[in-house]
Amino acid sequence: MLQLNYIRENKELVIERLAIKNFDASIIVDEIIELDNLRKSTQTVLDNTLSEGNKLAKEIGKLYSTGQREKADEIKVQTGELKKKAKELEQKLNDVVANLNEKLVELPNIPHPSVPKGNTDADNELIHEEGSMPQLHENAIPHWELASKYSIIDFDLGSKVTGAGFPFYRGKGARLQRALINFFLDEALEQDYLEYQPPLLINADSGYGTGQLPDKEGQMYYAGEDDLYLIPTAEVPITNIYRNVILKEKDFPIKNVAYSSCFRREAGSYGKDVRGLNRLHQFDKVEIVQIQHPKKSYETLEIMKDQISDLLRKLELPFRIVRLCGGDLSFTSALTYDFEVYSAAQKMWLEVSSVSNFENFQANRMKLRYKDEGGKSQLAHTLNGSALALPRIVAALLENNQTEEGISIPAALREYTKFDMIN
RNA sequence: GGAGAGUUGGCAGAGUGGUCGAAUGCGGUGGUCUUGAAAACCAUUGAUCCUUCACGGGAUCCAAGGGUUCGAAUCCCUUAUUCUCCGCCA
Repeated sequence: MLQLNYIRENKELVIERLAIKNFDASIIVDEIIELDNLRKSTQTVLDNTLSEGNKLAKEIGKLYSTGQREKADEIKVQTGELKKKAKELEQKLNDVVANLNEKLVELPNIPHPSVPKGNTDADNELIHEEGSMPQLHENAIPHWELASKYSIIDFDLGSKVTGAGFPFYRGKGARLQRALINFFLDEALEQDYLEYQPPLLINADSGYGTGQLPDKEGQMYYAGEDDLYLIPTAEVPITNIYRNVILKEKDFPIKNVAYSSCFRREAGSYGKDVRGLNRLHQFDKVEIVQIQHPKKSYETLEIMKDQISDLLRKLELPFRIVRLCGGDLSFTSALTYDFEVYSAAQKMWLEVSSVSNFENFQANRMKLRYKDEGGKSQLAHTLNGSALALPRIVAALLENNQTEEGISIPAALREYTKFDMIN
């Protein structure tokens, strides 16, 4: 969330910038500042009341130890009243703080100056495109047909056992998954990331820390009996490692990578673009997360962008990079690059990765800080990106590499798959 | 799942109702000494919030939340979590 002081000092700017995200903050910002004023004044009165009570309590202690019982009892009457008053003030303060917090978590992150205006993905800014479009043979078919032709992914079986969007991968399909995961992890290790295997369920505090709660509550699977959420991305557990942590400047950059299954309810997204692997409830992803010094986070974002580009290059997939417009930018992000791979049989671009700088938005929620040179606590910056998400990569690989003889595996992957063709 | 014992500052660890934000050790930082380093010695060393131009003053925090009390790290309740034993189990 945004820092209170920042909102106070840059009220007009906040309103103006959030408008790029199509968020009208004009009313809520005033409410927030007003609540904060109330919070301050209430705390001042409460502190003074408690201070007085503390003084009297000490006096009573002294009087008891010197045997002046009666005098002590007189003072007790006063402390009783102070106590009552303090309790009321405390209640009020709690209410105000809760109210304030409720409003604060509703404010999205402020977009970076480079973020273009716009409402939908049509307004995203194309910043890079590379790779040659595959020329498919006449009988080329989309990946869901290839999947059943070669018996490598079974969507119907998934529906039987679980439900739509939970496919089985089988034979070379399963081995291709495993190969991609290992390939992505190894590539990240080459770049000095530390590998983690995170829990797949998280508590509500973690959900708030990275911003899935309360914004995306309905998009996560929820295990009610234990009050836990299935992770929509490894970003959540991996970033929350640093919740309530104070780092040292020399700790930067922190570079973590994790493979995990991801679970998304995708409530409300029906109709087109959900066939086959295009949109699943459970999918696999390798995620890279960095914690960085505020001054270096945008430099780091570019590096992460290059790393992801390199993966797609090695997989020989034609791809393009877009800078998300305000309307397409997520609640928590300040700047996001989306990577899209061309899926030749579907004749469309599929999003395979998002890499984002959250600046201190998540860090503020998580209280993720570092000590600066002057010994003061400052909020760190968090970044993450998919490197990469499997299903659409698999879709593109199957479609783009199909031949009359079968589907050929790109050279970089063969040492992982240990086969060259799916046939 | 059952029984018992824990949870204190970066770490280890004392503290069982007032003088405790908390002994001591280690670690960190600064300094003395040294050609330099180590050792030794000296000093310093938590977070958040309110208030103040500033110096400073104040409040809160001993797993989390609630309670008892004039006063709680210390007593009571709830929850989380760790360890040991038993049970179950991949």
